[in-house]
Amino acid sequence: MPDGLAGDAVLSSNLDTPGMPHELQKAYDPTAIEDRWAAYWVSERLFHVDSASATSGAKPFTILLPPPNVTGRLHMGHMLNQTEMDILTRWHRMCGDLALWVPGTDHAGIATQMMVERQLDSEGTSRQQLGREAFIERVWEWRRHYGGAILDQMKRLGASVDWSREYFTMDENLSRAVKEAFVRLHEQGLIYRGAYIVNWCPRCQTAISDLEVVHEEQQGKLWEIRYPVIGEHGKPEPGQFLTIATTRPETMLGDVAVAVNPEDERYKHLHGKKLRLPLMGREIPVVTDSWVSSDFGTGAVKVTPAHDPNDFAIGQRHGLESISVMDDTGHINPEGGKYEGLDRYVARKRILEDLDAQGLLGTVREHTHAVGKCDRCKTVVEPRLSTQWFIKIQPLADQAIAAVEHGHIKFTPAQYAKTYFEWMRNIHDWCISRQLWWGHRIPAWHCGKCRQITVARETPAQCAHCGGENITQETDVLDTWFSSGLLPFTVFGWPERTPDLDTFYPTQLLVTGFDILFFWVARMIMLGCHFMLDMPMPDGSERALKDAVPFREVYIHALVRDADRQKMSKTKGNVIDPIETVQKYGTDAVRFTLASMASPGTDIAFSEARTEGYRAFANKIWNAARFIFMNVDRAAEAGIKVDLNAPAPTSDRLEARWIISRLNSVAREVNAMLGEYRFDEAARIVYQFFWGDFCDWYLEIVKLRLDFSESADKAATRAALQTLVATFEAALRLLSPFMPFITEELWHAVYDDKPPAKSIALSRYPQADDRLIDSETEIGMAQLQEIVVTLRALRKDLEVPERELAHAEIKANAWLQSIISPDHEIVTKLARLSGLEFATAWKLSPANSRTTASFTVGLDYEKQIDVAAERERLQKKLEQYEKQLASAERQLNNKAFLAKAPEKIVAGLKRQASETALLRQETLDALEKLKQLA
RNA sequence: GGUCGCUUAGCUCAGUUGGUUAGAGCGCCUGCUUCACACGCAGGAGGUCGUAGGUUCGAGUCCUACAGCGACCACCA
Repeated sequence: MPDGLAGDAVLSSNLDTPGMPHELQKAYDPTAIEDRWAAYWVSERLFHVDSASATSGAKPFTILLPPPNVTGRLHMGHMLNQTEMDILTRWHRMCGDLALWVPGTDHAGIATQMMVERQLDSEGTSRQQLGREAFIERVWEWRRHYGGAILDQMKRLGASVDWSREYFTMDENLSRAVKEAFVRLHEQGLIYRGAYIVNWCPRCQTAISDLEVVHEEQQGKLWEIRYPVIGEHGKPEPGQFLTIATTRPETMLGDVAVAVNPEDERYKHLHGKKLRLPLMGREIPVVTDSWVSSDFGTGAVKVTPAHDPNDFAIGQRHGLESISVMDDTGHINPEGGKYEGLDRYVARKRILEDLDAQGLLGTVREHTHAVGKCDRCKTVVEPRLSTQWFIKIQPLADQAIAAVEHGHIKFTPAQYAKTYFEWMRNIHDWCISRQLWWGHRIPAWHCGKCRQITVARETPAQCAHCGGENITQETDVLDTWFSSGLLPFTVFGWPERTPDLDTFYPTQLLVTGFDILFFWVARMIMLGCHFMLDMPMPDGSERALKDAVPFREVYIHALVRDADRQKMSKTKGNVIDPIETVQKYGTDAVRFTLASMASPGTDIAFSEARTEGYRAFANKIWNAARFIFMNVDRAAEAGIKVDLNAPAPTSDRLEARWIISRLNSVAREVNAMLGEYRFDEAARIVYQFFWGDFCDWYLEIVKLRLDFSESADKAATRAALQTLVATFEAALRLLSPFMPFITEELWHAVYDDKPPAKSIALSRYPQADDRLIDSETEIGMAQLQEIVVTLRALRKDLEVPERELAHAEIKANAWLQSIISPDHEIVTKLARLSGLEFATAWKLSPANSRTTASFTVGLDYEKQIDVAAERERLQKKLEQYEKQLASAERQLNNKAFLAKAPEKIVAGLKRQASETALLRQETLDALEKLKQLA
């Protein structure tokens, strides 16, 4: 018996209990069942696994939930992500793997701090008034109240995660691991602290990393400013200027030089000269630097090392001073002289006015350029000299590149590996310090005496350098992505070597959107490879890079857009709330929508019309169940019981052999597609199987066999019913990863609420048994279907009333006849015939007949047919056949084609040509007869 | 500025290494209260695969150019 049909337990013997659990409501109502099962899965801890279970030999399938921000609300992107992960996790679990899906939330430094600050603001207070400690306590309080929202939503969606492992990135154990990681990197010389140009958000008042800056094209201005040249005697030479161009004139307050390209002929006479910085009055040198391009602006660039990364580099090369002219809030500081206290944009305006007044303002040009904004609050970022902590990224990046290059990590779709390499190869050191309060505080202590820094795992009693006891902890916290980058191993107990770590690391798969490819995925790869390389393997041997990676595969999914392909955003007001949609259509329908649209590489335009269709699908499943249960109950009354544990019902019936063959073919395809993350294909295949094969054909045919009358062959009825129930049960398992709720409900009902396992999720996924895939039966059935469809079409053309039965004749080859004969009642029933006769000579008129490549069928029905319309139809057919024939013959007469094309193609084309020729002849004959008729 | 992707039926999308007559869902048209389902059943219409070249016996599929759309990366003031 194939797994596809294997029931692990007896179908309950209580089926004669009059219909109790089998009594399903007429229409499927997801709200009536989903909450119940969602709660059941959680309370029964069905998806809990531990490392001890690994000894059973099951292969671990570990997957880490990309932790949503603790402040987050579930959106469609989450739901897509979670649906994909859940399908895969459920599938692996049902395939017998040790499937572990670990959930958690991210403390999300800036986002959470902003949220609580807003709250404080509405209460008329602020974090500064509260003080650091009280503020942090307040954030924790916020988290206790609201932090679980997104995971509660996730529970409602039925995600089969191990809730006993739920983590929060600020948990004690994870915080300890973060500290450990920081200290180790520091010991290894991979963390340094220093004053460099960083991206500063004046609103958040913290440094942010390059990645947190989003560039936006903006229409701005390029101002030219004339800097007076100082002559021999220390005085400006009248009429002598060096004109620079800038987009940020306010930074001129901090200028320390003007740079020109050494090759630039226009300025060679100024090399070594000094300039008078307007408004500030100090003398600044003209320096030469090959970085300056002569063809941009005026070819002369003001040098402000404290406010621009390029200028900073120039400053370093030329030993220039750096003058910071702005404070943390983007206001001019005392270095800005009379502009002190002004907001940067107010200062800009004032400065331009003053320059203009002095006649030093040159041409002003429109200039489109990319402006960096804070990813979080969209404030224009100020590049600014600031003392921060950095990770020396190159050594980590090298290893992370190697891991992907050597195939230790596989990307799906593969093109994302390119994007990854592109970024990794152009990476800059990572600024990991943030001037926030909410986050992992950097484990470094400043000495009040010698000013040196002590980095330590525990609060040190004294300075490691001078022994001074007046030490205070660094106030900065770490970038949130630093801690989340460690998660693949810290959630399993790192830095300890735990059984969990031995069992579940590396995780198998990461499922995520490309938007956090660099933020998170790349960082996990770098940090995972770096830290886990030092962790011995479970058997104690040394770990190689291939086993140090945080995951073996990365599946990058699409972005969910609205039905008009617009990005969903709060400001556009086009955000589709998954929970609302779920309440409207049911979780299963929404999940199925997402899965069926999740084809790799393209964004998903989420459309409710589609979800409506999948709710109809769920309703279809529901009603198939009602039909089956109704018959099981009728059978019980007739003393017929089905036993899912009995050997496979061997039936000679065409439809039985066919549906079992189809089930196995489909199981094979679905398993293959899920293995390739083709959720769309997998969903399409099960949908088509259930609706198309199972309901439209098999159920209709099986109705013929469900004869419960006294005179009936009980064994045959029993066999038919058994195949029906067993196939349905297997189909439920096949569908279960996609639609966990409805399949759970119906699966329990199939077993009369005495199922062999606590959940369908713990049953086995159907696996194909090749011996049961019978292609001859499948082809035969396809032929039979074609006969039925042709007859139905004919009925329609002849306008046979729906209720009326018609007599049919058929002409077919011996093989097809042998297929149909024993089961011709199938045709009779489905095509609503009073009888089907195998004809030797064809007597029916062409208007009453249809010919295909393998058979001719006709209806013995009198109707005044429209000869003209019929002739037109045949004429159209004829044209089509002739075109096809011509094309086929052209190819078959082509010597090059015959010589080069594979035999299979040539043979196929020959067969097609002869079939088409036959059809053409039949059509010609029919037209001829029609002429006589007229 | 660099990189990558997309363009197939009215709409949303499939189409595996080039191979015989390009598919699905929704929508549309026609008929049907057929005792599981009108969230249904049955039948049907609808596509010169963005444009122009090229490679090939053969191109929706590979190459080039162009057009349109989109995304990501970026320290030219």
